[in-house]
This record gives sequence, structure tokens and C-alpha cells, in this order.
Amino acid sequence: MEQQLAQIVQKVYDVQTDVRLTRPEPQFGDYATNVAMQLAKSLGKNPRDIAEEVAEKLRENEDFIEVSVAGPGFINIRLSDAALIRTVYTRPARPYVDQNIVFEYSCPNAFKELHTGHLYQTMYGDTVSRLMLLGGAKLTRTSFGGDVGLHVAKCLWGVRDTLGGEYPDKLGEISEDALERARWISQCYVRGASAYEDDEVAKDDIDELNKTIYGYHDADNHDSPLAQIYWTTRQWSFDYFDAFYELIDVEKLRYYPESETAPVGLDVVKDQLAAGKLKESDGAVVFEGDESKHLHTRVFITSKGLPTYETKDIGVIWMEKDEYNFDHRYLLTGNDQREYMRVVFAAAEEFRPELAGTMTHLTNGTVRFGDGKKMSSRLGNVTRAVDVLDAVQTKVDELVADASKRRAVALGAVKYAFAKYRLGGDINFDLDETVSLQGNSGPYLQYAHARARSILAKSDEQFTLPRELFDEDRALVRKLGEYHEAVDTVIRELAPHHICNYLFELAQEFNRYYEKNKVIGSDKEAHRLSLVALYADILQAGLAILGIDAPEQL
RNA sequence: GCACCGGUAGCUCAGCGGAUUAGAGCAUCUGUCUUCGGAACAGAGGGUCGUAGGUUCGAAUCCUUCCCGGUGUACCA
Repeated sequence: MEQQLAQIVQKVYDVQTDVRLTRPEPQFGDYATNVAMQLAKSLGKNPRDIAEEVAEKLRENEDFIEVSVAGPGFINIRLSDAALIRTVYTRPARPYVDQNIVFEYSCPNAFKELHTGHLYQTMYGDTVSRLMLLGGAKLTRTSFGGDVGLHVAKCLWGVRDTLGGEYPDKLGEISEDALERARWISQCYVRGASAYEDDEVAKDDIDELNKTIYGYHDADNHDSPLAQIYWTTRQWSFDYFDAFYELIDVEKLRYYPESETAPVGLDVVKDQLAAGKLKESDGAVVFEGDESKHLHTRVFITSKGLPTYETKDIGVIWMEKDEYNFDHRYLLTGNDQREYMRVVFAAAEEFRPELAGTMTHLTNGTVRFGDGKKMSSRLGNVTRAVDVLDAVQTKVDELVADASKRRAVALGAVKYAFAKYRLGGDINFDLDETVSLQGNSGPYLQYAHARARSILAKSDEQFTLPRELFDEDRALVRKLGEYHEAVDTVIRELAPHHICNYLFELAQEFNRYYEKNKVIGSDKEAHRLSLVALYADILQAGLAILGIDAPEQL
């Protein structure tokens, strides 16, 4: 339709314009455009006159039942019933067709548990992934984290201390459950971390252990007792990631451990140093920032000869490029890494010019716990992902009678609570609001869906698709027709929160309709059932985009 | 210091490739309804969109100043 308008403008005034349609308030029509005002200046004409001329052309189209000019020159358009019904079946655009995308997010460190930030980023990243796929992309989901480094040394020290020595066999006594194993490893980490702070001997020990662990990789040592403990618990961590992703019902990711990316990055860095793209400074290898572009100078190899995160990140980029030959790479991290990543991207693009413009860094804010008073008793300072899930699950269990539906509701509540914020700012996670049955929440929409399904289940009438419209249907059908526009926006901007707003507005519109228009027992029963079915399908599809399951009954 | 992100109703947030009366949820208040799952519907109050300027016929939206909050600023990740 926007193209149609552009063509009319082209024909009448012989100018190229990008016409945008908006959705005005219902009193004005189904669509509106302000092209006339935009053109007024360049054409040197009164916007109202332009609007009238364009409107006259539009009136020739039988899809438009009413075209009026209002205010300073808006063109308001009302669709015919047939055209309005057609909007409901319009398919969203697929802007990423033929694009090979790598999307990196989640990124938990091995030997640690996922915290609330990971939970948010993983669920959000999973939804954004789905948007890329809906947009037609060929997608690979990747993740990146440390399986070597000081935090691992602290942990391994704690494991050894907990086991009472280098006894790999004793690991057999630990739980078989991946999540419980992760919990156990995490406790060992705490033990090691506090020893590192308080105990000089332990600190030296751990620093030494750090080098030893790198050695396991360099020498491919799987045999010594401590090496066995390392490799076993490392695998436990990887198993835990998969178990956790399954727990929250998201897709698994291809994981790049630092032990693999660091050597790749180091090779690149050494080559670039030789090529003069990196400099030596105070014994370290650095990428010199550009003041005029506000790029910091950053260290890639420390004066002790160790690769930094920068080098490891270069390593992942190279591995992802070589393995998947992406057209575009997206990366989601906390927004504290924004400036840092600009430098890494700048360096990467300088080292490998083909990467220029192919990488996008998305950043998320931190999860804050809303009403501290109510949360403190249950969550307090806890930041572990599982604790948030448990707290939500406990609330949901009290509200949902059918035990088999409780997990879907709890996960839906959390995913929705994360998805409804625009990416970037900190997000406010309020437990009560998240599981609230009123207002803009996941459970509210799941219930709205189940309720619609129950109406359909209750009737014996046969129905297909709506063929005509009555006055009372228009508002609802118009909203149903906005679905593909909402999805378009969400896919194009990779911004799921728009779909949340849309679905909530749709549910409200339906409630209004349903309040006034009896479905079952009405002489328009079959017709109205067809609208209810469309509504339920759209709710379900919209929630599916967010990774939320919509049960037929609750 | 410099840079980045944010500052919209009491609270939590949408809107920000300018445009017809600035929206929603929660909270508060008032109605409807013996409810096809009422987890509903109708309505009210509440905002000089951080500040001061500028561009424009028109600015929450674009530009500039300043203020407030958060983050980052070479050998952590």
C-alpha cells in the first residue's frame, strides 16, 4: 500500500518519495499518511491542496471506502471490509533472506553457575534469534566463555580441597544431576575464591594452578589425577549449560571455550604485531586507540605474555568467520562492554578488512529487582538464575491449579517480563508484576488465549474464515490486521517488546468485543467463532515468537 | 576530564527515520454486570515529556547548552 501511494505521488508530481503509513485513531480511519505535508515544501504548494489531489486518486481504488483530508493535510483512509479482512492474512516481510548470520549471546563462564543477567540475556537472545529466523536468516547461535583462567584455578583448588586431595574417583560420589553438579562446583569456587583472598599460601598455590591448567591444554594432558579432575568438571560445566537451556526451554548454542579461542587469537595478534597494526608498549602488545574517534588504547597481550580478553575475542571472531563464513555477526553483551567492544571491532576490521560493517554489538542493561521490600525475603541479594526461576515457580504454583501447566506459565511469565522492555536500559524485575494475572504479563496473555480456545471448544458450529464484516467487528479485525505490521517491526528492529505491546492491546480489544458481543448462541455464531479463532491463533503465534507456550487450557 | 547509555503520569514502562487531542499497565476513585472462563468492561483524576535555547508552518521525537543517575576509560573478564 505504501508503494501504491508512492506510485501515485510519482505519477501526479513526478517526485520520488518514501511514503509511510501510520495507524491513526479509529475515528480518523484505518491508515493515515502525511506525505502531503512532506511534499509541501519541495513542491511549493499548500499541503491541503496536495492532499486533496492525492486523495482524489486514492478514491478510485475500491479497497478504500473513504479517503478524507484532515487537519493541516493528513490523508485518512478507511478500508473496505474485503480489504480489511485481507490485512489479517498478510505475511510479514523477510528482511534477512539469504543472510548467513552468527549470533553470539548467553556466554556463561565454565565452572560457574548462570546468574540473573545470563538468564535475561539467554532468554532475550533466544527470542532475537527466533526473529532472525522468521526474517529468513540462516542462523548459528554461538556462545563464548572461560574454561581457563584465574576463576578456573580458584575453582579447581576448591574442588581439590573439598575432595581432600587429588582423587578423581571421588567425583563419582557427587550427584549425577547436571544442575546439582553445577551447584557443587560453584560451592568449590566460593571456597577457592575466599582462600585466594585470605590465605597467602593458597593464593600462590592457585596462581601456580592457573598456569598448570593452561599446561593441560598445551600438552593435551588428560592423565594426571588433577588433570582428570579438571577435564571431568569442565565437561560437567558444559553438560550443565545444556541442562540449563533445556530447563528454560531455549535452543542450545555452539560454545567456544577460551582455551580454543586464545591460541587462534594469539596467532592473529602476533601476525598483526609483525605487520605493524599492533604496537609494543611497556612490554605489552597494544592496539593504539584513535583519540579523534574516541577509541581507547587496549592491551592484547600483557607484559607477562598472557592473552587478554581482547585477544580471545579476536579468536572467536576469526573462528566464527572461518567456520560459518557469516555475512553478519551479532553479539549481545552487557552494556558495560560497549566501549571495549568498539575497540575490538575496530581492531578486527583493521586486521581483516572484509569484516568491516558486518558486526553489530547489541547491549543489554542489568536486571534490577523491583520492589525490594517484597523481594528481599525471597530473593534478597540472590542473583542466581535458578533462584529467580524458583521464586517465580513458587508463585505460579499457588495460582495455577493444573500442575502440568505450571512450568509453561512460570517460564512464560519470566520470558515475557524480560521481553517487554526495550533493549538497552536496566530492567526492573518485579516478581508480583511478572506473575500478575492482570495487566501486561505473560500469564495474562496465556489465560486470554486459553479462554478464547475454550469458547471454540464449547461450540458445535462449523466455521471457516470470516467473509463479511459487521460494524461491531471492525475494531477487532483492524487490530488483528495489525499483527503482520507488528511482526515486521519486531523482525526489522530485532526488538521483541513491540510484539508484547501489540499482543496486550489485541487482548484488550478482544475483551471489549467479547464483552458486548455474545458468541455462543448468537445468530452470528459461526461468523464470530471465526474471529475468535483468528484471535486465538494470532495470540498463540505471537507468544511463540517470544518462546512462550500457550496451552489450550489453564 | 573525555566518551557512551538513560532522565515521559505516584510507580514500572511504550512512543523518539517530526504531524490530527502525549499512551499503557499498576496504584487511587466511580460506575456496569447474578458474568460464553469477570483473570472482564465503561469512566475519572494524575504529565509545562530533566533544563535552557535553536531549526520548523509543526518537536517527547532533530541540533546545541547545562543538570541529574549509571557505565567505561591499557596489562580483569
